[in-house]
Amino acid sequence: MPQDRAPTRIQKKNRAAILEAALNVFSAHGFRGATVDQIAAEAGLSKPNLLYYFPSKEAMHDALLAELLDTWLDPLRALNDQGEPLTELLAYVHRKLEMSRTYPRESRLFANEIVQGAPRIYQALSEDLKALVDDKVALLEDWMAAGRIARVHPYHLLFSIWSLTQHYADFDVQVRAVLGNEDPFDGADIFLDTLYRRLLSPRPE
Amino acid sequence: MPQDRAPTRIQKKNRAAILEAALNVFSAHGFRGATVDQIAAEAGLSKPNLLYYFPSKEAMHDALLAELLDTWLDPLRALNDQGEPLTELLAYVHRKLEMSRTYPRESRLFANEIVQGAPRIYQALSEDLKALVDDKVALLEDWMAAGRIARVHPYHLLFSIWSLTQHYADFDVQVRAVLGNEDPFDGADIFLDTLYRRLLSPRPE
DNA sequence: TAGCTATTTGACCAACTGGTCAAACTCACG
DNA sequence: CGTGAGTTTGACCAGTTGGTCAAATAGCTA
Repeated sequence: MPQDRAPTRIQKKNRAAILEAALNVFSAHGFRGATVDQIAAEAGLSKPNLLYYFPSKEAMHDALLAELLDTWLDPLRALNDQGEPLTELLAYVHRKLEMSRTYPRESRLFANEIVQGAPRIYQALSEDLKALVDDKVALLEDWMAAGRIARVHPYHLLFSIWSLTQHYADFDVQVRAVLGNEDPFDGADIFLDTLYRRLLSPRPE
Repeated sequence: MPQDRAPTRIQKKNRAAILEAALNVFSAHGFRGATVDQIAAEAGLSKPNLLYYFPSKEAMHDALLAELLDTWLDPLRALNDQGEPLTELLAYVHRKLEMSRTYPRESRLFANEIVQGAPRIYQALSEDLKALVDDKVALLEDWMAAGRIARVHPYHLLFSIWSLTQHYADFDVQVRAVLGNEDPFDGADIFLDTLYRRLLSPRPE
């Protein structure tokens, strides 16, 4: 594919269609389980045509992951050191749950990658993610030291938020198999609000 | 392979070696990402030899999943309706976390399967799992009605326990990338104890 | 509309993969 | 030690898969 030029109308449309299709297929079957043919069919294009826009299957996957990691960290970045601590944290939980509701495929793409040892994004985890987390943990520690939220292990607090919210996207089938007709997210929102209120409400020394 | 007879010494040894190797490979790469050759190498046997003991790659996977699902539900089965509610629940959380520590491969095998839509165990989820969960939810509701633990959505309470404990096995790489040297499970044990104590301690009406 | 660039695709390939099979080998036991 | 059952494997096969390529087609702009 020609480069160095601004993308044409057709390029924009087809790249977007391919990434959309790739997200469907990768998130449902994992990297190895997805085939280029499947993605091509889903995108309504021929296989050689996909490989005209992306040099390889891996390039499609990488493009998705790169775009994802950034979006995925946005809710944590938005944790505001000027806000009221408990309100900020509850808002963070809410945003994360909302992402699971709105972008379950992205969550599963990420889950697939991590469960299998993060072969393609380990570096981003131990650098970008760790840096951001360390930064926010410092804020949490300040809040705890000031008695504005209860004292708990700050890293595990963040892990718990990731785990509890992403569970509803990643384990969606299981949740629905158990719940039946009830919408999982409505109940989850209330439950998580209660949980973090009780865990974090400031308590007397 | 001959059947209808009691398994020979060699059969027992090799079947076990194959399942052990298969667990390694499937949990690390998913069903589709695993190859029979890989499992054979890991087990120290030839590929045709594997297929002498198991009729297909899928049969190995099925054997693992079938064995797993039962073990996986044991901690929940052990929730005792005669015990002290909060103690029982904290013990359940502890057992589940211990399983993540001791059997991370099993947890990841399960996670791989569920994230990809549970194609092979959906039925077991919506029958066996659901039945057990419904049963234990009734117990939780009794406890809540009697004011012996705080009132929360009982299904989401169970989801939260699964999610928080399995996270340490399934997202192990990510947790370690963020935590550095610290052992994840020690901190998790304390954190989860605190979390569920605060969430569930009976509160005045 | 001519001519250049961008796009599309049918045909193809080499590597890989799950699985087969007949022949060879090993073991338990009379 | 002989023998039949149990075990192992090299060679092989057919289907799938990621990726290539030259030729054909569509789009754009002078």
